[in-house]
Amino acid sequence: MVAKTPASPAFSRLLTLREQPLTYPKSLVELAYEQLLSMLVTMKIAPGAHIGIEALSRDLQISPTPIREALTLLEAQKLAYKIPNVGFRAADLLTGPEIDDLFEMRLLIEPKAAAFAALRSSQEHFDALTILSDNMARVAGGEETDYAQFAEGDARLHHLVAQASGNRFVAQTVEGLHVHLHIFRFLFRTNAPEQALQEHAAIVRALLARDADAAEGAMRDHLEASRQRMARALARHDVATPDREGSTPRRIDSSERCP
Amino acid sequence: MVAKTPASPAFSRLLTLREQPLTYPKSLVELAYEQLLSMLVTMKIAPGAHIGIEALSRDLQISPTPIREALTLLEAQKLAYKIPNVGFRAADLLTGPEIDDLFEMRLLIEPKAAAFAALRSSQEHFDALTILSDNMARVAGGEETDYAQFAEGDARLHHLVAQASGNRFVAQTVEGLHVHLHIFRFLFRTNAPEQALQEHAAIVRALLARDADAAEGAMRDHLEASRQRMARALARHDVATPDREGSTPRRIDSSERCP
DNA sequence: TGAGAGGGAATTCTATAGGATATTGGGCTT
DNA sequence: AAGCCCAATATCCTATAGAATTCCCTCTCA
Repeated sequence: MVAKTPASPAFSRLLTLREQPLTYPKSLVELAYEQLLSMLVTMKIAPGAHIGIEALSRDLQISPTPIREALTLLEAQKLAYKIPNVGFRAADLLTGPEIDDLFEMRLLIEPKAAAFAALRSSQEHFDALTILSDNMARVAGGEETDYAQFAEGDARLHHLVAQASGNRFVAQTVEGLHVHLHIFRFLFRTNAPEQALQEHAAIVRALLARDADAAEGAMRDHLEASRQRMARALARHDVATPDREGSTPRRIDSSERCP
Repeated sequence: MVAKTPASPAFSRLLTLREQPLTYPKSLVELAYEQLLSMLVTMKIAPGAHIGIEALSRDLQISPTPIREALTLLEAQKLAYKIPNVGFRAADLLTGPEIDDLFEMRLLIEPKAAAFAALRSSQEHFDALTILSDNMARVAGGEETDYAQFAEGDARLHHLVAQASGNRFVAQTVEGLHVHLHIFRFLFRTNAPEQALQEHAAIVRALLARDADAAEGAMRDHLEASRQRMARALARHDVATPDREGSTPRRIDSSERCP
């Protein structure tokens, strides 16, 4: 192998003396994980595409071992899957029915989570919730709405509510489910900020009033509205790029490589 | 290193020519994972205990790399957690309130999953369900009930119902939740087989009749009964081994090693 | 006598190399 | 001409070794 760049050895020494002594120099696994996740969410790696380890190793300047571990982590989140002795592939794009299942699942959990949160949440969670809600309103109020930022805020809000429920398993699951939506949000710039914003406000209002029923209802309404928006976006997309498979959104098979 | 045993190099050659050509020779990661999981469930590794990689490497005759990967997988399931540059530890034993949260979560999902299954399940899943149910009845009918086997059957039944719901996310989550109960079931030989068996039968009956409401109710009853049995067992355990922390089951801190 | 700093051992983390496996292209047979 | 078999290449999987970090014990000093 040629000496491309000194790469990594002994570079962590530099990271140790940066602004935050409490923030650990992220392990290479974490770095690789973040990069990978970002690539997956922004579709720099296409769904279903083969993820070559050594190619990534070159691109990220990280040896294969940490990359392997990061991919294992992603596999556990169902964002990638592994075929033994063949390699890793990015998870397939969710089909229409699967999106529906996802919302069905969310409807089972999140409304009740909101109800629990209304009853049991700590003040800290409420504070974080109001701050986040205000920030999102400000972002959406601006002329040029940053969709990515809004999507991130939406994810954080739902996760916060789940955390506020005080049930660790609920929070865990909600977080896990949300990741899958990221990819779709990148594809379809849906989730009309104004509407979603109002729905969010209704949820937060009910929570702060500690009205469990109202919170449950508001969350349910939000999810169902969101589901319909997603369904409409999917339908539009199908019309825009019709495929011979019928109405299910195309499976990007793509034997193409990542970079 | 001394030549303890030839260990792994070139042993896979032998495995290739065994009975099932379709069954791949399990990768070392899978082997390590299974061993680890077994050790955790049977508490050969105590909750909270430090898991030394190189110690395991010696015991399992597997090099550290695959073990690392298996531990990463377990970490994703929340059965272990990692402290960077320090190592992996087995997850702490669930506290009383956490057990309650777990059942709360299951009650959100599984009854509806049963209802969905009643409406949408394939015949294959129903067949598997009836077979499993019969087998469990036979096992429990025997004089010496094998608790471990019964617990395994219970887990499989719940997972099957979740799968039969046709919602991949539901199935995924239910499976993930069940793992945590395994450890408890090993501790407290609860889940009175006779009662649980009747409750299971009620669920299966409702499913086969494709009666969604009945299935939902039967599952809810089963879970609530199970929750109460678990609570009683926990209370007994607290009385038996009282600790100064109050009524929450003791956290086994244990800096002890695994083997 | 107790507290804090320094050094050493143990362990984790990353990199690299070798062996094993699947895939692709060419040649041969039917 | 089509299908099958075989070899070469690329990739993955595992093992081993070196670098970095943490923990613990000891020594020193107030």
